[in-house]
Amino acid sequence: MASEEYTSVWTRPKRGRRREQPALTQEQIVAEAIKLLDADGLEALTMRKLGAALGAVATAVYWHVANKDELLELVVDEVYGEVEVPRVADPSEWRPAAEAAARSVRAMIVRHPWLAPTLADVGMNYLGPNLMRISDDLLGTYLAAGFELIEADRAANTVLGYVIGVASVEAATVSKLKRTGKDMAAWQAEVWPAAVQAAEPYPHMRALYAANSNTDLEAGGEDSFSYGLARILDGLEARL
Amino acid sequence: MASEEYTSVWTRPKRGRRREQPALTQEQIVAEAIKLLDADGLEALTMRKLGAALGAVATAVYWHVANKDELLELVVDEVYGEVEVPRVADPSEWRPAAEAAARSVRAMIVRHPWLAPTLADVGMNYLGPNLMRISDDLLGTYLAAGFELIEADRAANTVLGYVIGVASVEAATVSKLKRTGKDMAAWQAEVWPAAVQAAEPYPHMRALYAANSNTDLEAGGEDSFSYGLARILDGLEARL
DNA sequence: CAGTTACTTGAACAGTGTTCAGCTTGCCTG
DNA sequence: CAGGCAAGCTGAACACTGTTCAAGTAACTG
Repeated sequence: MASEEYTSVWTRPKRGRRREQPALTQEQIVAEAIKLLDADGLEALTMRKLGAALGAVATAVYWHVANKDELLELVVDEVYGEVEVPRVADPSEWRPAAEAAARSVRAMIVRHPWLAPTLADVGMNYLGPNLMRISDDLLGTYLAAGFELIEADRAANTVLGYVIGVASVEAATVSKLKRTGKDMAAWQAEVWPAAVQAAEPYPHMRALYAANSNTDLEAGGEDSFSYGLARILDGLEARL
Repeated sequence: MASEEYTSVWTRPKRGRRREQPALTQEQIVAEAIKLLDADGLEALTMRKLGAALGAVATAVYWHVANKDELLELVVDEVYGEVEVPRVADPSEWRPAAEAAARSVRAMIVRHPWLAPTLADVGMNYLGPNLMRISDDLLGTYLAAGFELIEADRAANTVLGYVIGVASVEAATVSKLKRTGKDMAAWQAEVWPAAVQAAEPYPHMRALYAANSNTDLEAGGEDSFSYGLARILDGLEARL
């Protein structure tokens, strides 16, 4: 049939407010959803729990939000809002700015580890205002560095891709720890024997595990992230 | 209480086979699950549907697999098996080998777009044999390039992180297309107006969209991936 | 032949997202 | 000021989910 008009949360006109202060607002719902997600993870976000946390009933939420998917759209864009991309005044500052932006994205994902699977579900298809702003600022960073438009976009996406990939893997571990209530060291101690055993048939992995046997996974992750980010920025810088 | 023994699918001893050919086997279940996932996506994989597809009943699956999470562990490692990492005979060959491996991972993720959210859920915590083999081979590639152990690991993770990040975002789009049944061009045409409108307040994004208005998103993704991969390998190569 | 045990089934349970008819309650119009 | 309308909320209901468990079936072992 005739294809329906494409309309998303972002393009849809706001609901007219009749009451002075409706018991529930979309912002309030989004905020509470994030609180629940941060506290107990993705599968703990239930329409009923969300309603209850708001002092209402599950179905009340449906007045302000079409469905759970749309709620997640709003939630995702909301946490994008936490990302800070420094303005670059002088072209020479582009690299620290790019690095700071990358770290900001990584920190945001690790802070909200439920974001990783959601993001992978949804990609960059949301067009929310905060995502747009970040994209614009990032693009601006690489433009300021001296890349022309198309290449600046690719450069930005290279770094962003890296950050999302690495942070997603980290976030998965963070989620698991939160679920089980253990800290990194305890979990590492617990899994280590199984890991060593699994690595046994593979010489390089065996060597790696042997070398890493008493290092702190958390610090290692930090160093590893920094290393990769530095190499990527090296590779980009060489093009200037 | 005393912490339970850590045991995963991989370390658990295999079930002894009594019957000659039990109606269901774990391999069969995993294979069918992948078929369902590829056909209809992550949320279409239901224990009941899976059972039915195997000519049995949902609960029969539970004899061969502890629960759905464990099934997903097996499924994930199974598709890891599709990744090919070329052996590098001569150190000079490391770069094409690394590139081919990266492309193989990307292709695998795009082929199984449901993997992206699952992976983000689960990170690298699975220790399945295929993941181990890939990790070992990748590590071998960078060792052959001349990196020493720790740096080789970081180099491998840098590239892998990038590939996972970029491919996850791509996979999200692929999933969406599969769900809606449209092809890339149709969807692009449909969303374009909304995208342009969303970009309106952001000068760089506006420029980018204007420049990209009649390019093929699919080819663009390919080029963008190649660009980023090349830059990352540049950055790594400079360290040798 | 009997008994054990690998496997399969069906019923049941608690919980999920979502729909919908109906109830309040405040605002706007006449 | 009265009446109506619609924004906003509720409760019941539906179809579906993952998972448990007692009960069954059938093959191998002694």
